[in-house]
Amino acid sequence: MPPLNTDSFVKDSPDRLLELESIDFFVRLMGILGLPRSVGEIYGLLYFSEISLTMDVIASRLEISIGSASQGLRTLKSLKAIRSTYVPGDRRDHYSAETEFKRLFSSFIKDEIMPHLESAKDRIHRMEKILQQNKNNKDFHQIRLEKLKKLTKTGSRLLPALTGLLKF
Amino acid sequence: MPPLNTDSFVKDSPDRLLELESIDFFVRLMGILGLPRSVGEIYGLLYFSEISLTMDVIASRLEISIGSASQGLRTLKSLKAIRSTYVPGDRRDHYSAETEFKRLFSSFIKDEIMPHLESAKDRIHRMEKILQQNKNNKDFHQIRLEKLKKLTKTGSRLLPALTGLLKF
DNA sequence: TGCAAATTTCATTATTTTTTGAAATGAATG
DNA sequence: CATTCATTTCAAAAAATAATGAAATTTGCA
Repeated sequence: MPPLNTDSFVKDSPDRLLELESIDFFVRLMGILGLPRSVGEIYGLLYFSEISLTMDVIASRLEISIGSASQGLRTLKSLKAIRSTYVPGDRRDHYSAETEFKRLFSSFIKDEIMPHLESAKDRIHRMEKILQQNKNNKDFHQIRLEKLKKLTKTGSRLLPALTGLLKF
Repeated sequence: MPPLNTDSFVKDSPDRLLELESIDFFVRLMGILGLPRSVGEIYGLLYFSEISLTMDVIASRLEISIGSASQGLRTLKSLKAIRSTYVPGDRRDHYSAETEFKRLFSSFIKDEIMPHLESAKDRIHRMEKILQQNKNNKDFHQIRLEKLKKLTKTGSRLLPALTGLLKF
């Protein structure tokens, strides 16, 4: 006998169509953020699911491996894009989507972008040193370096502030 | 006899070190934007070059193929991140970096992000239709869809406005 | 504690993306 | 207008990234 889904689920039902659109939506959104398809699939599924879902249900509903599911859930947890909720009498973790996108974006900026800006600062320090030690110091280089500095500074201020503008 | 570079270029000279840092800087920046390494390399090279460079010089200086160079230059042109300048007596194109990052970012948002937001709008229309036609219309779905709508709307307003905040 | 279910890890495989380079095309010069 | 130099195109190769699945680990329960 084939395994049964815990909840009845009709192929091509309106609910299923909405779910598919949701998955597709977030696959593309996560794609823009450079995150793998599986991450978008999982989030899209959870976002339109009224009940929280376990990893095995997620994997089988999306037809992805449990390895992918595990990795994707980890990524989403680290972005604070999902939450695991306790369900009495079931020892599996139950996941649901954190629907405050604000949190997702701010984690993304903090985890994925800011580290780059930090290392950019180091690089600029190195470049300034090279330029100072160089006898035939070119104005051209000074000006370019100054622009890079301004770019990273603006980025470091603007990006974290950005999430404050989001109200959802 | 090996081919000579048109300009003398000392390995490990301060200028070369700065150039390498610039290339590395932009490889990473373009990486964040999802653009290939070669695009970052080319822009980084041009950004710290006092003179404009031809495609063949770019390819040989970066040790990339002319195919890559051609593709990368095309991408950078479409982002308005570089400019080609006329040099009398030379039939090759000469490229230099557009140093107004503002322009690069606004082209990027226009070309790479906004189309996604457009298609997201279509998707949301589809989802609204499904929801309307569905008899046992769930509040839960309404609420989720409303949030998606707000997200795309905020994105469509915020992202183009963003470039206005950049002053470099 | 010992067992079984749930989850994670990670080497391997599959997929996607990028680069290469040679052929085709385009453009300027004599 | 033919030739040569410059650039683009694109099929194939290489590299990077993501997914798989089985073994290892962890976890909760009896």
